[in-house]
Amino acid sequence: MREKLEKYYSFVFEKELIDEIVQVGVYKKLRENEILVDLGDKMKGIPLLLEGAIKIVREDKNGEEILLYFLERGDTCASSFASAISNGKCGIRATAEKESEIIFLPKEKLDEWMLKYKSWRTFVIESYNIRLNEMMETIDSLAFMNMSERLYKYLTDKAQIMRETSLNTTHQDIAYDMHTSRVVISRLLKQLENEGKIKLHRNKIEILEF
Amino acid sequence: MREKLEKYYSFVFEKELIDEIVQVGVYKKLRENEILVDLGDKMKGIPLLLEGAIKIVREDKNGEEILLYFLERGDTCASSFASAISNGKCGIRATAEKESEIIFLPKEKLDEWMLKYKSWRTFVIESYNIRLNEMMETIDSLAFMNMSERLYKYLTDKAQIMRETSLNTTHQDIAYDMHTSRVVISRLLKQLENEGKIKLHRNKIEILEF
DNA sequence: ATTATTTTGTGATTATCATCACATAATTTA
DNA sequence: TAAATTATGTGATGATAATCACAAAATAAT
Repeated sequence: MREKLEKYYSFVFEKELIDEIVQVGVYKKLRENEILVDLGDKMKGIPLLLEGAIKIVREDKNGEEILLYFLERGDTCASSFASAISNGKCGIRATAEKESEIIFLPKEKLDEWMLKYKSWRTFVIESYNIRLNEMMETIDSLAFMNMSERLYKYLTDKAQIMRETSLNTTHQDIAYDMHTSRVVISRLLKQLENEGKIKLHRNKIEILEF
Repeated sequence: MREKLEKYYSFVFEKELIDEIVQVGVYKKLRENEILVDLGDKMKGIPLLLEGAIKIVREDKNGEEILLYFLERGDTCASSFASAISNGKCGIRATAEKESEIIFLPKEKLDEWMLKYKSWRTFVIESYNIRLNEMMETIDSLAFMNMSERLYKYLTDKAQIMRETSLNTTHQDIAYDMHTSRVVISRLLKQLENEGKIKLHRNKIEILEF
């Protein structure tokens, strides 16, 4: 745990803070598709992502979903932070897109560290900042792009987060993330394939052009 | 300035912090439609809203706009905060929807106060939290609602922020905010009027049902 | 090996929204 | 007051995406 923490966070946190994190943080390994945070959960702390990829989705009353963004190593969940600090509920669901490793930080420390470590303050603000920008990108996609453009962005973004050029996924899964129907996705994928940007297989999409 | 600050912020900030704000804050009055922050601006501080209403919009490369959310008294601009702290650029435009009053806080104090005042830390985190939730609501609207529902939500939200039951606006202005065309808005407004939810006048929309 | 299930492909139809073209009404300006 | 400008109303048409219905292919289960 210390090893990976130092690998990804030594340029972010002071040595003393890393020591404290090692002391109070709880290491956890997440299986693929394991739910880390669910709708309405009250957070008792926040997760630091060491390895893997986490999908953050929003769900409305009717159970319809839309992808907000992905987290990768070095990231934390800003929604959890707010929820942990204010004892409020979390309005999102976080699911491991692949096997992932996290460190869970207890909420008691969150404010304490704000006083002690400049690097922690910067990290928290930076995290919020990054998340706000991700949300703006999501809004941009929804407001300004058509389905085909959104789909292509989805594929390339996800490939980058997963650090692979092929995605193991079905058309239906993509449709859920993008809040549309499988038929629509299948047709647009076929179109992207004809344009030479991707290659389709069963349960797998190769991305040829980034 | 101190008077309004105490009126709206005495339950948020400690007395000592309010004293400091009075000392270093710069009071400014904004005319209707005055631009407070523009795309790509680097912020030298953050605004605290004392009175009025500020519209925050996102703009893409082609100059197309979409409304993100409104700020009202007691709010601050989280995007500015991040921009000020990290010396980065601001990805939004903030415009006064009506005559407004703000206090501009210099960025040098932002981190200093994090150390000194618990209430400031809470305020900053809370502000980010509120903004994240607003963005999620915007995403919900875009992803899950049709134009008519979005329009009605726009009208009632804006009326609440403006603290009035009538909005002085044109169909074209609404179309800009919602990133659609005037024709679409006109038709949907007429429909809402037929449903008895609003009453249309030239340059004015009365909201009959909230 | 046969059956069942999952995944993908595709035509047809409909609904929503975007866009064009132009009319009418209200208000301002000259 | 006449002309220009701004705001709104409305029919027609097209594009995009949603939905239904069903076929075919690949894989998993019995």
